[in-house]
Amino acid sequence: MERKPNPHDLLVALLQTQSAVERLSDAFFQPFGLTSAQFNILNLLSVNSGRMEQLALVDALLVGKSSISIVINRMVRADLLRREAHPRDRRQVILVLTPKGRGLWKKIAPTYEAGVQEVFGTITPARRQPFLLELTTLREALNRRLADL
Amino acid sequence: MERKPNPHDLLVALLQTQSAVERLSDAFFQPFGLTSAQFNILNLLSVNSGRMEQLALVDALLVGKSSISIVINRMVRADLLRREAHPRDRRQVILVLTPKGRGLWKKIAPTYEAGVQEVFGTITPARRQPFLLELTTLREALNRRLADL
DNA sequence: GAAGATTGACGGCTCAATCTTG
DNA sequence: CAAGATTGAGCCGTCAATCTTC
Repeated sequence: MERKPNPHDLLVALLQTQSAVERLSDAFFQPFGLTSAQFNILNLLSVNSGRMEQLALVDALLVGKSSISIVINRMVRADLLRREAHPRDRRQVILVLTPKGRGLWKKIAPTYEAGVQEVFGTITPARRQPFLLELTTLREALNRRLADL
Repeated sequence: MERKPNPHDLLVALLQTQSAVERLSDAFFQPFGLTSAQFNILNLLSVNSGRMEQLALVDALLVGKSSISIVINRMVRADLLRREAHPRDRRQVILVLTPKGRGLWKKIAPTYEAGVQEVFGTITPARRQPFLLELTTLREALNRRLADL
């Protein structure tokens, strides 16, 4: 006998799923000395030919300017990234992948992609579009509510 | 012309939705001087007649023992909770809601529930069961993968 | 003044180490 | 030795304040 799920059940399930994503990500990247935040930056830079404005990163990652700064400090210290001056606007910063950073990404990326396929491939192709739609619907409702708060 | 969503798209959508949940939660609780972690504890205690073993909280919140300790320190300092000795096992701690904690919960809970209904009510009743199922499927795949890592 | 970046303060999470109790 | 709780260190996120540059 299953109870009909109410809105609150959806919230709990969403939180628990996200918690599992974080746990797995952290455990996966840890042997490489990376965190998921750091890998996301490595990943974005790699698909952009290893060169990006820091501002573009902030937009893509939906994260505050402050967070990026500190994470990048650590990645620079680990010789994965390099900061360069912007040619036209001296306020901005260009981020450049170092050889070590690119090498690390090349080593991780295939396994990472395989893992994403394996886990999120459990949603059958027919259900992906509706599932995506529901997540988008929720996100819009959340942002709407956030706006008039 | 819409591209068929691949597994990676689902991951991105899930992360963005969770990010929106956190943003809204933080903004909602902030005027009450609470964080969402603190409200979740307040909430669990309230539905358990204001009295719980700390161990039960750790299990329910899927969080490490360390995290709870510090959050509870702050809530005790804010006079929302009280630590009591366990009658049978002196290693354990019992958490008890103070009058101030119960009062705060009574003030917040109705608005909170209304917000959850409004946001997660955007998923139509017919879609809730499948949506929940997909989240559960993902969570199991994530935990399976985490286990053999 | 506004925009981009950085730093500091604070909350929350993890893990490892420690302490007390069973 | 194992279990429950706590603390400390490290990472990430927020916001507010500051600095440089537009």
